Amino acid sequence: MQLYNTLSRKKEEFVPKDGNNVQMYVCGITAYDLCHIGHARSAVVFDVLVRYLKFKGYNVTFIRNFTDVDDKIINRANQEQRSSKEVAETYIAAFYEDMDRLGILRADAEPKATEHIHEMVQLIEELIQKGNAYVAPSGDVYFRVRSFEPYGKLSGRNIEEMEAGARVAPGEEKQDPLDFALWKAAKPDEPSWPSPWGEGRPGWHIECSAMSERHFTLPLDIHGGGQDLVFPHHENEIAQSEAASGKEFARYWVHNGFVQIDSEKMSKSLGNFKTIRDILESFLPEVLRFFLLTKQYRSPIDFTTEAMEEAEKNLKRIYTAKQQLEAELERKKWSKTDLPEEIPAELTQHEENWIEAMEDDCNSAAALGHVFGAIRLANRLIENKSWRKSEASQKIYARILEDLQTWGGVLGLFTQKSAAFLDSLRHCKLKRRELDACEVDSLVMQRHEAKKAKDFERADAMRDKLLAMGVEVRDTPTGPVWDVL
RNA sequence: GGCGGCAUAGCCAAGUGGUAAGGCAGAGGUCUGCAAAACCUCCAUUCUCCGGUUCAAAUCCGGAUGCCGCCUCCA
Repeated sequence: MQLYNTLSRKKEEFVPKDGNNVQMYVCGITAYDLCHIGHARSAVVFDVLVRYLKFKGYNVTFIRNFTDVDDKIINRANQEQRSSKEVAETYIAAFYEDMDRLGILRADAEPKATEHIHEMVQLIEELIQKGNAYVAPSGDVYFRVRSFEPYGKLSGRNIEEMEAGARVAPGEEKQDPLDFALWKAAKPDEPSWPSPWGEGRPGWHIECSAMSERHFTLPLDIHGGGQDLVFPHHENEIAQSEAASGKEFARYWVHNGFVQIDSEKMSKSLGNFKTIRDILESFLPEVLRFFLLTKQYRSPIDFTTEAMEEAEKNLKRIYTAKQQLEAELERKKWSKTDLPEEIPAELTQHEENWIEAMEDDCNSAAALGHVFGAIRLANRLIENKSWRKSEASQKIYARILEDLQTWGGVLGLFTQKSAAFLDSLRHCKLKRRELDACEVDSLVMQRHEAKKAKDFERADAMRDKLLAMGVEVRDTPTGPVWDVL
């Protein structure tokens, strides 16, 4: 498959270093707050990449770390009068809860920074020995950026340009403004660990270098994260790992684009921060997941209520069709009517297109377009009186359901029982409109009675009333059904 | 200031050299007591603008305009 590599700035054919085995590392969260929709996108994007690589038959080992020691965690701990460890544990638990709801598969290893201090210290020592790092009088250790000649290769910067904007913050003892901290000397009331340079804690960047080397043999096949991590985080990881090991750090660098809220950057200062939980108050998790996959992963995606409602409609359409297909397959008697040859051929085309889309840099947006092709085909067969019951259609129905399972297995969608999904969707929408299901049922039945009595005027009036409430009634051979708009 | 990205119908969104996927909304039709759902048909001679390369460009090159991100912690 083709994967866009930030390092080369182009799509490249993905070929693992070691035959069928893929080593993939994605930067996880700093556990100091609830996850927001940006975390959700990153998680979903890389979850789909992992699932697709597995679908292709690769033996994927996927690692996603937790940063559980950091300035932000310490600040939060001070605010809340708790220990850093408690804060980190709280938000790691919240992370799992949110990610589970979104159907994110657990990584094969989920290392925490505090569990790998030893490896970090070793790596820092190695860098000092090789002259790539130095110990400042305070006990801070810094990476000497100018000692790593290719510095800037990932983010497309050069050292001279960066020098102009770089500053040394008060309290830092850098030899060069570009240098960054590998180890921070302990301050009072901060978590710290012993080291050859005194008590202290690791810098942020060294974690990922140390943990990926601990679990993998360099180079990694894929290293991922949000676009904002390209500089300085990933640039620094490269510097640390390549300076220390002399080996290439990662072969394919994959970065997901940002989520914007109403066309604006999401930030605490703008007050437009949306946590996953905020969103799941009003929408089903699968709807959020679907929404996040409606745009190519590298482009920014704009979160709006309208876009979420659209995703909801789309997903409902797929589940409704799935339910109808399942219902058709319950049929006992099938006719011998032939289908036109182009019907199975059309399905084959959708199947091929789906693969082609995913092969092209994991293009879930295009892939979803092809899912709708199959859905429309299904609806068309069911709609046609003579095709509907034919044995040839039966085969197509089963094949489309299988396709949905395959596609959904990769995208992490369409895997619920259709009735269960449609039911929870209805409840979700009732909640949004603050309606009561029993009350609606009662009104719907009253209308049904009026209709049976051929009192169409009253029945229509009741339907209008329901519609005004946001409830749509539909008459079927088995009685009325209703849904919330 | 430096680096990078984006600009496709009313809206969302695929498409990186061969003549514009898909979804939503909208119009007409089939169905229906009337509706709805579903299905069918229609809905961008054109891809921000101006030049250039090419037999051929939304796609490549140059320029303009607009929007956005990164350069400080950030998915």
